[in-house]
Amino acid sequence: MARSNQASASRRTDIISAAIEVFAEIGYYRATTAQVAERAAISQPYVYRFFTSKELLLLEALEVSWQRMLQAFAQARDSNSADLLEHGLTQAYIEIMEAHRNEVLLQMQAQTIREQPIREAMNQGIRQVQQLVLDAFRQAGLENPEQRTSDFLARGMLCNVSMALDMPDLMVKNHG
Amino acid sequence: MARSNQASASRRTDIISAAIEVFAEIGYYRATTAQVAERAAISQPYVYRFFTSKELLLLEALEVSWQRMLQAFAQARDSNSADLLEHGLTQAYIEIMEAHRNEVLLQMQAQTIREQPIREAMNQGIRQVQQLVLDAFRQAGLENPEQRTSDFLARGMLCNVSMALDMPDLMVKNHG
DNA sequence: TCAAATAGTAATTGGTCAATCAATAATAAG
DNA sequence: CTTATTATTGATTGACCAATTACTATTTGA
Repeated sequence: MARSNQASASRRTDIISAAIEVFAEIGYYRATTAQVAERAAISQPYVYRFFTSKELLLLEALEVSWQRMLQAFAQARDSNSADLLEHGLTQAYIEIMEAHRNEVLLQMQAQTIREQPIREAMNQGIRQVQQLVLDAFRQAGLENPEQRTSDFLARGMLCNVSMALDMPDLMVKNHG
Repeated sequence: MARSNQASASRRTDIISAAIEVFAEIGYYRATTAQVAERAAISQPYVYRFFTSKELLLLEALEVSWQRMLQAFAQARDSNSADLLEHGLTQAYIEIMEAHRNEVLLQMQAQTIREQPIREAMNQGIRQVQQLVLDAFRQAGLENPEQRTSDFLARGMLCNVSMALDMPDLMVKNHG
């Protein structure tokens, strides 16, 4: 099959999707490229046609997860009135945690990886989310938007832990 | 040196301390028992005289970290009046993050490890902290202690991320 | 129809690691 | 001293892994 484009791009995303699952379930360092390949239904060496190293594969997986989150928050921001904004953003995060749990688990893992490129990717992702939420709160005219942003992020982090450890009791029922 | 006791126990804690550092800095799965041994200034096989597996070593390292945290919170609870309780607990956590950053980083890593024994250790540790804080808030007569406990834990989680990624801006300056 | 290009795999390599075992050093008790 | 006991290490093993190389199959455009 010469003149790929479509097929090749699909393979690429197949591998990234497989990597997100395998890395999240097994742990990045423990997971092998052979396991990623198996999940993507290709051979292990073929992974290296698309990604020059395991770390670069992780970086692209993280990029996918951050883009999805940013896009979800942007949509929640654009489709909610000021008084429903905070609830809309929270709902958007809940939906991501349900539909893309593995991406959240991957981000949690990456939080403790000390390699510079990973840290930079995580830094940028979080900073973009923080900025988007802060801008949204400001434009909605909410009081103390910095504090609200910090609280929103904090609740998100506890939500992550609650999900990862399967401890729903960590989150309080209703939050006004 | 027959009739050890003291020496042997010291070796044991030496290894655990080394493991906390190495696991936190390098990552549990990537870190090798040889690196732990080197940090503890012993040979790699000797680690296995005290811990039958790498996982058991991690479990004991986690136990140390949770006990330290629980003890710090208990002390803050017992040595603060009701109106200073929340501030005292926060201060206790800040001091742990400064003096025992590696233990926090280790706990963060363990949050995403799917192995049953690790999950159980993490579950128990968090639940104990949650219970201690909740009881303290209740006994201090604070309003809505469940909500306050959840908020306290949430702020702690964001604090962890802020530290791990070296992003102090994630935390808001003053929190009343 | 056939050659260039692309898609894909098998086989291999150099290296690493957790765990075991056999041996040696150090020490204490009698 | 010397012998039992404990402390500690050297050497090894079998499995595994990221990455490379060499190879095969398929497609396509002229």
